[in-house]
Amino acid sequence: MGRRKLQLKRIENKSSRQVTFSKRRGGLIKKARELAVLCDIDVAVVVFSSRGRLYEFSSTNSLACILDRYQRRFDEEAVSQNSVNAEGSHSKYSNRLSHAQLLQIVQRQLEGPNFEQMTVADLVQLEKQLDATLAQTRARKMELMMESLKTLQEKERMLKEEKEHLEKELAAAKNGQDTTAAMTMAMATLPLLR
Amino acid sequence: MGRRKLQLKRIENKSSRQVTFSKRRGGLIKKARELAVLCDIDVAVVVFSSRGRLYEFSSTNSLACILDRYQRRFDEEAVSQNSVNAEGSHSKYSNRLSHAQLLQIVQRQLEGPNFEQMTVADLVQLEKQLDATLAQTRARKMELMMESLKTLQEKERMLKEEKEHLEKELAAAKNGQDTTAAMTMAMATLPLLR
DNA sequence: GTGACTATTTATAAGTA
DNA sequence: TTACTTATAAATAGTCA
Repeated sequence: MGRRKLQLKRIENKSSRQVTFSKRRGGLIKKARELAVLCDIDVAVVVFSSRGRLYEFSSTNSLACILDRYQRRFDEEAVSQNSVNAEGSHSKYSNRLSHAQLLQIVQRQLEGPNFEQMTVADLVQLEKQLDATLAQTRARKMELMMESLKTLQEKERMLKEEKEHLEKELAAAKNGQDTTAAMTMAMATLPLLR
Repeated sequence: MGRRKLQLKRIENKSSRQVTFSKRRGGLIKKARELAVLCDIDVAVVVFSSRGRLYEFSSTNSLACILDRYQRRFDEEAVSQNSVNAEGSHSKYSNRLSHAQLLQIVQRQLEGPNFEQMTVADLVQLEKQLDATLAQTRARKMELMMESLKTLQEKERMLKEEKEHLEKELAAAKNGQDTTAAMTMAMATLPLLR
């Protein structure tokens, strides 16, 4: 949909790829929002730009928490597969080494020319750093998931309240219907209605 | 884009909401794929239907793996959170060393008389074991929390359904009340009742 | 890296089978 | 349900500022 039809393949021109990225990213997120609203469901979209920037949309808070983990690069898989090479300095945890980075360092030391100089103390140091980093990661993960759980529990509580209220209203309304039935019978006995 | 313009709000008619969901879900995922290909980037889309079903698109394998965890049932072998540390020969991971055990070994090696004999390779081996153990623990924790989230989402879904049902019933009952009112008026006009 | 401006292509709401 | 069809609304490619 544009002045001409596009082939479904990487746009080679860099600047028009950038423009298309910006436009379509907006379009995608708009559509995600519409889908969520129109159909009353939960939708999440995650977009990584080529320079590692993250754009996301999420129709619910709990999903937002879950998806935030992608950005924070806390997921082990994401860390080992994507961000070791990237600089990832936009994270407030950038001063810590990632798990994967530590492993890489160990690996390099093993294969390097001077691995004989690597002392046990050095490695223990690495080990400790690794441990601290992982503890941090686990703690943050925990925090995020606890947040999610809280949100969901709150939702559940409110829905239950709503349900109770509706049930009361319904009971009251049903009484009204009984009256109707009684009246119908009463009227049937009236000669004028025959 | 259709025969007429839609308001951006929940579609009340259930069947057309369902149809719209199906169509727009497809459209959203198609657009996500196009964006990923045209701009050569990573995109992920997650959609929860109102009945808790999950639809997802991911341009990369790693994200797909992460998202798959939401959907997957974890009713395989139940590995308790503690079994890694426990002597536990009942776990299939019992041959792995615990994190604490590994640290202890490293510590002992450091303080021991023959720590000079501890090679880098040995430590890397320990490092790897440690890594595997921690990964296992994290994965299991994740599984358990995801299960909780899933359960809560399911609960939410069912409560929503119940609520809708109650609302319908209530509406019907209210109609009944209108009938009552009409009858009351009708009876008031009958001479015999005076 | 945006913000308009259109000519076109796409997506899709209703309708139909 | 599920699948087509079609009239219309939306998105957007190319372009300039």
